[in-house]
Amino acid sequence: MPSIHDVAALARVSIKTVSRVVNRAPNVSDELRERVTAAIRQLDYRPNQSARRLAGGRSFMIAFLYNNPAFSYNSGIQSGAASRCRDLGYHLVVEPMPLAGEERLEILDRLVATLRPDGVFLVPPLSDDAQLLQRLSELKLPCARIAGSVMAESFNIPTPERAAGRMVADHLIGLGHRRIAVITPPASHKAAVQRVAGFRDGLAAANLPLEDSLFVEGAFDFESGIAAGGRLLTQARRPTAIFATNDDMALGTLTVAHRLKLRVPEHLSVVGFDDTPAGLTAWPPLTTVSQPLEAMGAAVSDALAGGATDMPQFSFKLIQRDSSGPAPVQGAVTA
Amino acid sequence: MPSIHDVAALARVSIKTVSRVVNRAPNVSDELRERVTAAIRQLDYRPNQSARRLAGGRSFMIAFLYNNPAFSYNSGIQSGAASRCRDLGYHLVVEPMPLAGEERLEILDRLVATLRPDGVFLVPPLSDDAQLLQRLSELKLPCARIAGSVMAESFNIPTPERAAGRMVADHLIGLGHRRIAVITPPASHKAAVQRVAGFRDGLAAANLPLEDSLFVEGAFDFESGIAAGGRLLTQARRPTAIFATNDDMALGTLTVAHRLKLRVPEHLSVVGFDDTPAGLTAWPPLTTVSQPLEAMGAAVSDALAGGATDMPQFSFKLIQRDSSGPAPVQGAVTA
DNA sequence: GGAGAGTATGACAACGTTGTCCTAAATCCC
DNA sequence: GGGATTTAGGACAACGTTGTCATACTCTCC
Repeated sequence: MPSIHDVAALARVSIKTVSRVVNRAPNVSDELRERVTAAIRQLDYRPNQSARRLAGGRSFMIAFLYNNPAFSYNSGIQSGAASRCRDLGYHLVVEPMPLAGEERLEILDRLVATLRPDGVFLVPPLSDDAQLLQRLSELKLPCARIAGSVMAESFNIPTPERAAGRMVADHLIGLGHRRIAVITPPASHKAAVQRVAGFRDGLAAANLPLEDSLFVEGAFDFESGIAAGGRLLTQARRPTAIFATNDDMALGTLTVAHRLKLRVPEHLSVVGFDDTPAGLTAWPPLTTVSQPLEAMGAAVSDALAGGATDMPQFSFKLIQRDSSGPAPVQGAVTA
Repeated sequence: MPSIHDVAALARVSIKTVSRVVNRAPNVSDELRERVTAAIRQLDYRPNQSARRLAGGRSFMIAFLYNNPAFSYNSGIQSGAASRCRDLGYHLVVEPMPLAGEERLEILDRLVATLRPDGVFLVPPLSDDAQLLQRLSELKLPCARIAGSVMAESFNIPTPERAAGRMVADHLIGLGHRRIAVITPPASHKAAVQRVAGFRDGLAAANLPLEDSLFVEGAFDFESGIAAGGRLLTQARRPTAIFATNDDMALGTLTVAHRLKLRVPEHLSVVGFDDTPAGLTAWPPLTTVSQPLEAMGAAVSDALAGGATDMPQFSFKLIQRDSSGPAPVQGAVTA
C-alpha cells in the first residue's frame, strides 16, 4: 500500500502538498497539482482513513441507528444512505437499537466513544426519541433524522405525511366510500399520526362525519391489524373502506376480511401505507403509499457527509392496486 | 476524552503497561493490573480506535457485503452480526453491492483501500461469487460466508439446505400428497439448489416418480413465482402441492391459486422457504422453513472478530401454517 | 522602489496507540 | 552459587495523516 510519502517522492513535492491536493485545499499551483494527481493515479494511492482520522479529527463514518422492526423500510433507507456514503468517501456503520430502555443511551455512548462517527442518522421512531436527541446534542454530534417532529437542533428530512393521508382520503372518497374507518398508529409514532390528521382533513373537506367508533388504534404490527380490523368489521354498521396507517396493519385487516369471507375490494376496500414487499405479494395486492426511501437515505448522507444545506423535498406516491375499488352499491351488502 | 497517557499518569505506570492491560497481554502483575483497571474505570477511558488501527494494523471493522434483494433475510443476519460485533468491540460497516458486473470488484477494492476491514462477511448469493472470493484471497482478507459452496479458503457457515428440502418433502408426503411440483431456484443460487436435492431425496424415499414437468425453474422473485405457478397449475394433471424454494415464489403461486379460484390448502398445498414476514401476513399464512438468521449472523461475527474456531451447526425449522394441508381426496377435484 | 498583502510551498510536531527492544529482578537447574 | 531462562515493566520509535508555523516569492499600491 503506497503512502503519502511515496506519492510525494514520485511527484517531487512535500507530503503536505500531496495532502493539500487530496483535500482540495487552496494554494497549490496548477503545475504541482497536476504532478501530484498523476503520481496518485500512477501509484493508485488511497489515503489511510485511520491516520486521517487520528490527525484530522474526522472519522469518515456515519452511524445508522434503527429500531424499527419494518425490514423493508430500514433496508431501503440504508441502501440509499450507504450508496451515497460510498460516493462521498464515507462509510455507514449500522447499529441496531433495542426498542426501549436506558440501554439505548449506553449503546450510544459506547458507539461514540469507540467509533467517533462524524454524524448520526436516525429513522423513525428513533427520530423522535427525546432522550437520544438530547444526549446527541450534549455530545455535539451532528445528527440527521427522517420524519422527526420533536424540536431538535438537527437536520431533519420532513416527509409529507399529512398530505399523504389526505391523498388516501381523497382516493377512497373518490371511489364513492362514505363510511371509512382508520386504524391509527401508536401515539409515539409522531410522523404516522400526521397521516391520520391528513385523512381527517380529507373527510372534513368532503363533509363526511367524523365518528369516533371508526378510529381504532393499532400497534403498527400484523397482529394489531387483525385485532383492530376485527373490531371494525364486526360493528353493526360496517365501514366500506379501511385506511390502515401502515402495511402490516392493512395486511391484518385483509386477513380478517378473508376470515369473514368478505371480498376485497367488492365488499371492502383496504389501503395501507409504506409499500412493503408484503403488500405487493398479498392477495389482493395492496393499495398503499410509497416513499422514495433510497433517495431519502441518500439525502441524509449528503447532509451529514457532504454538507448539503438545502432541504430536499420528497413526495409520496399512492400506489393503486387491487385492494381498493368502488364502494359497494347501497344496501347490496349487509352484515 | 481521556487518553492512555491520562490513565498511565493516574495509575503511575507507563502507557505501555496500560496498553497491555487493555489488550489483555501477559506479563502484568496483579497489582498493577488492578491499579490500571481502576484508573480506566475512574476516567471512563476508551481506547481511540483510529490510533489503535494506525499503530496496530487492526481496524475493528467488519464489512458486510450483500446484494440479496430479500430484505428480511439480510436484515435478520445483519442484526445478529451487528449486535455481536458490538459485544466484541467491533463495528459492522454495510456495503450494498450491485447484482452483477465488474463494478463489484472495484467497490471491494475501494472498500478495502479506505476502510481496511479486519474481515469481510458475505451472504448468498455473494457467498458463491468466485471472482469476489478470489480477490478477497488475493488481498489476504479474512472472509466468512453463510451457505457458501464454492471451494474457498474461508470460514463458511454451512446450512442444512438439503435436510430442509427433505423435511418439506416428508411434510407434504405425510399429508398424503403424491403429485408434488417444485419451483426451483436459478442455478447460480447454489445453496438453494440443495433444497431441491433434498426434496428429491424425499420423493425417492417414498417411491414417488420424478417427473420432469413437475420441476419448473423460477428466478427467486414474486413475478417468477406467478409465472412458474401458472405453468404448473394449468397442466392437465395438476399437482396437489407445490414446493417453492423461496417465499417470494411461493407467494406468487398463492396469487395464481387465488386467480384460478383454487382454494388453499383444500385444493392445493403450497410451501415456501425463508420464513419472510410476507409469508406470515399472506392469505393463507404460508407454511415455510425458517432459519436462525440472527444466530447465524452472530456466529459469523464471532468467527471474524472473536476468533472462534469451532464450526457452529444450525438447524432449520419447518413452520407449519395454513397453506399446506391434507391432499384432496382422489377425484374430488378435477380441472 | 519599498512597504504591505497575498500566494505557494515545505519542515516539523502533533494525534493516541502498539511493536520492538532493553533492563532489572526473580526463578530455575545442576 | 552461578549461569541461563523467564517475568515484569519501561523508553522510544513507528504508523500515515493533518495542523501550525515559517519562509520565500509575487503582486499591488502610493
